[in-house]
Amino acid sequence: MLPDTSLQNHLDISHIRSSCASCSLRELCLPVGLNEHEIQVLGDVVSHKRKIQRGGYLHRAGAKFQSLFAIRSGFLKTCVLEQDGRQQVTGFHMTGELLGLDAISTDTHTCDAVALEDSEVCEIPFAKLEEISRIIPSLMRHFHKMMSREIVRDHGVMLLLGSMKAEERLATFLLNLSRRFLVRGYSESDFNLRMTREEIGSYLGLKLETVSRAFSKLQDENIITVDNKHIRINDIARLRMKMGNSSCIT
Amino acid sequence: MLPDTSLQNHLDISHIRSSCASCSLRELCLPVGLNEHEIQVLGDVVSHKRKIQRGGYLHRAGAKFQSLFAIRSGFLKTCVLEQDGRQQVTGFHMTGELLGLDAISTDTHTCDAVALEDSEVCEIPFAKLEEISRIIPSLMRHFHKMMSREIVRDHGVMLLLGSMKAEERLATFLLNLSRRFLVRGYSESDFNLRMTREEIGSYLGLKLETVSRAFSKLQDENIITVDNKHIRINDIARLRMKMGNSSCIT
DNA sequence: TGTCGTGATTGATCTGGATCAAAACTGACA
DNA sequence: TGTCAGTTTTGATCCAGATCAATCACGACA
Repeated sequence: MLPDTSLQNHLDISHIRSSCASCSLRELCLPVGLNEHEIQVLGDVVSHKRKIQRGGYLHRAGAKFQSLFAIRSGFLKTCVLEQDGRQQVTGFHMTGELLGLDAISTDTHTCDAVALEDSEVCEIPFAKLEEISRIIPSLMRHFHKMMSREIVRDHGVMLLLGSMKAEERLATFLLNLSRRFLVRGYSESDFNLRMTREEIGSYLGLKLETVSRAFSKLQDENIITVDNKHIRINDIARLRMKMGNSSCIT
Repeated sequence: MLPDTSLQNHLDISHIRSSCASCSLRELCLPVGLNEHEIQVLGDVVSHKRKIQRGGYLHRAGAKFQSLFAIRSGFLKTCVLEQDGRQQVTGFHMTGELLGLDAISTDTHTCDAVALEDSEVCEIPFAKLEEISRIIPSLMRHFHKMMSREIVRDHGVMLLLGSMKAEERLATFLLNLSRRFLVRGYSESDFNLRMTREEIGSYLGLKLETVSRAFSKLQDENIITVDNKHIRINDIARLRMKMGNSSCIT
């Protein structure tokens, strides 16, 4: 199913007046290793904030690409929608991560990006980013590393989808989430999932019932405690064992 | 969404006329849209050629990253190997494609690259590439598009691994190869595979026996003719049907 | 407060692909 | 020319996960 034409409105941010010059740039992924002046330059580029309500679209597949989006807060999924209505989730994304890298290749977004909770993003006009990255080599270098990291991440998911069993996949998924929460200052062992079992299943190449059973199995073994969307990891070491000895999904 | 979507553009460098330093630059993926002088500059960077014998390694996971590699001729696979011996082929690569993008993120190669036939690559020192891409914006732009294309390609593989049945996966794989051969001036319907059934299986998330059976099934239906590694596509339309839902084909 | 719709769990059954096994084929090389 | 190791095909069986189905839990809202 192709997106309708009205979706362009979703990218129209002209009505938004940013109140913050740099959109809390320091919280973003980009300015790593930049000096004050460089952050100032970058801040002039990343001037537009945008809020997306839970369930709202940041962009849809087929939309013209103009900007990358840095997530300031919230939680989003990216997915492709197939003709029969099924969706394949290609990733879950949280604060500090960069969305839209896939769209650079054809100047068209190749997936939908949907907020799984109220979210806020900073818009980064890509042409401007390329422009100033010529002036600030460390920014260019960092941007290249971020694109490369996305490739490495995808290879990890390919390994997971191509060779892991259901329980291994779920363990890997939970540990990945756990680590990302930890890095952001949240508990690594106690968190709420923002996505449904079906979305997890889509991401992991499993049916929702299989995901549910895998949760129950891990709970029966006292490795985790599941209460609907709330997860507590009781024994992270044993959860790592479940994953097998792989370091994939970064 | 299928891997290698806009390869046509990617390789259309017929408009370029240049005698380049040593490496037949016009065969490469990089110089798209550059003028004479720019190609000269790029040629100075891409000066080092390297041959790899069948079975030899271009690089191994863990090796220090210094250069990208543009394939001049031959055929390679990239794969990630886990401690337990679990292996996943992450891609097959042919003339004009760029290897090593995954290594930028950590300055370390994250996968092995192995020649499946005698191959020749041009080494592109990454630091120099970044340097001159500051001077040649169209080169930078093109490089970004290539990285993005790799991400799109990987998402296509994730979709395949996450939601397709064995026969659909093989059909998708054959059609992808077919198109890439066509773009390079070879027959789209008559070609030799360079990889084993096991390697195909690893790439497609299947066991080698399943791959073999899927080949036999397609042959029984007169869609293809299989003679060991030699493949002839007799009915490309029906092969496309086998691929199922076509929303992932561009 | 009750109703409705969505999401989650659990049980029963089915099946596509994995696994195990054997035979045939290929190509490299002595 | 024969040998041998690696590759491919095919058959028989098994099982992890899909599918089908029932029930439960919970939040939104009239």
